[in-house]
Amino acid sequence: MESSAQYQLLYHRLKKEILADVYPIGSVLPSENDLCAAASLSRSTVRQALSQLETEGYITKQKGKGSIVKSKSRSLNLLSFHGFSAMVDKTKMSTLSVQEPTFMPWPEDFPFELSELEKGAGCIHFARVRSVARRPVMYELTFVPNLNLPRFVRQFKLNQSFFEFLAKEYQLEITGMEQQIWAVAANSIHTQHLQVESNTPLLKINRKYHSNRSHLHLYSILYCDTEKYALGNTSGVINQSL
Amino acid sequence: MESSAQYQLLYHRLKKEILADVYPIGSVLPSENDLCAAASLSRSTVRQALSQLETEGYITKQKGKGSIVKSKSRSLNLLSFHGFSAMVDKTKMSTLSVQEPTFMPWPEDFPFELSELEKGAGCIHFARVRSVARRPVMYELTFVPNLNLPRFVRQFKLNQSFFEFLAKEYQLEITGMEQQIWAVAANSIHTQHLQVESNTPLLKINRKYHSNRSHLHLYSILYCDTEKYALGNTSGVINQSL
DNA sequence: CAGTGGTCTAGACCACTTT
DNA sequence: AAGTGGTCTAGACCACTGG
Repeated sequence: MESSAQYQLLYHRLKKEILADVYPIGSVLPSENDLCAAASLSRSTVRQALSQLETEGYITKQKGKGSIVKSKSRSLNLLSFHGFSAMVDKTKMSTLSVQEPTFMPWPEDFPFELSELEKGAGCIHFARVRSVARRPVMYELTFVPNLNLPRFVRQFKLNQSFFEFLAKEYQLEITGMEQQIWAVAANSIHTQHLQVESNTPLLKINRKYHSNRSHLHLYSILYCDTEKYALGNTSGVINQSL
Repeated sequence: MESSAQYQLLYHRLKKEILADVYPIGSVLPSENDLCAAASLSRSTVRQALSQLETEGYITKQKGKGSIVKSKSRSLNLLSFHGFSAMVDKTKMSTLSVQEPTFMPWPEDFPFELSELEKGAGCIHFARVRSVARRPVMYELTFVPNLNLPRFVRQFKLNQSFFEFLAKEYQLEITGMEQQIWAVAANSIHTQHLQVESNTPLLKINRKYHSNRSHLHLYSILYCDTEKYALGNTSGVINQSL
């Protein structure tokens, strides 16, 4: 099933251990020599595994120090909320359920193309409103094909991280994404959920997520009020060595 | 100046040759063994150089075939225009100059923080309107600090690619970017350049580009009419092996 | 100073593609 | 069969960080 290359096995093991807080964020992985000895591998092979973790954003390496855990999820350069001066304090974010997860057929006017497999399976749909400092900023509709995700409807709680839930419950990892972005005028649905005036300019984002299950995609439609908080991201290597 | 590691030297040489069409898009680089022999390097070192070209999106590798040139610029996951069904035909894109490159002090209300070095240097500013199928879709204001970019004002032609000009003329490469995105209502300036009604929702994007000159940044402010063409991008590895 | 990651070598065997 | 990239080993020396 999985690639049986030694560096891939080590990569997956370390990633799992990072996810499971064996190595929490900020901690240092065992040194390359220790990993070599423990796994009976050459240093090149160990470095190949660490290199993959590094390019995917899980760790950073520092000469003389070690490999430091940076993040618990692949850095995908997703847009996220930023204040005008600093990043929004995560403790001030809250989530409101608008539609609990339910089984349904795909909407007639679904904006993404679906495979026959996805069409036949129907979908699980839920919707949330995200707020920052009690001000609603994002209305999010998510659609997941009903394909081998047992207990999803019962177990997923809307106030948790969707991606972390998928990783823990199904070992499902988001590996990539396509998105399209528009500026649109708020209609009656948006005015209600985002508490804005009619015709307020909103950011509309359609997203198709790709995962490590090659035929399983997730879909989201986002509406964002950017009056107080812009959406921002960073891509590429911003801090180069020298 | 440059890193003197052998793999970095080879990486830079190959990148320059790709840029200069020594290896055009679609062509195959010399095999790893040939590169080893030509540069008197071990295969690991050659592979490290190729690996960097690969993760930056210049080449793809295929077992049994070789290293195939994919792109002439680092893939930065920039947002670009997409039609509703297919990518916009590049032959239908045109550029209109609104403001020719000129020296000026930084605007009072410049939305990015500037270093003392940048402040003192003043800036070069130009503005363009991009059209797709003769319909204006983007109004773009660009600001470049006046730091060691000789002949810029005289030589840069607004209808060429800004990034390719910088690479050819100054060996300046864009390595990363930060951006913030809003939905805003069109004001009188936008209605004029983008030929839209007042208060039409527009995408506003502020961008700060980072380059291989560690203290040189470029700045752009974009206003996009997304009524006909959305902005889209792709990030992460969409097509995994298997 | 000992330990870390960064760079590099000279081999080896494998799976895949093309001729 | 010959050539390609994919994986892997067992060394080596270096520059950097810490006590």
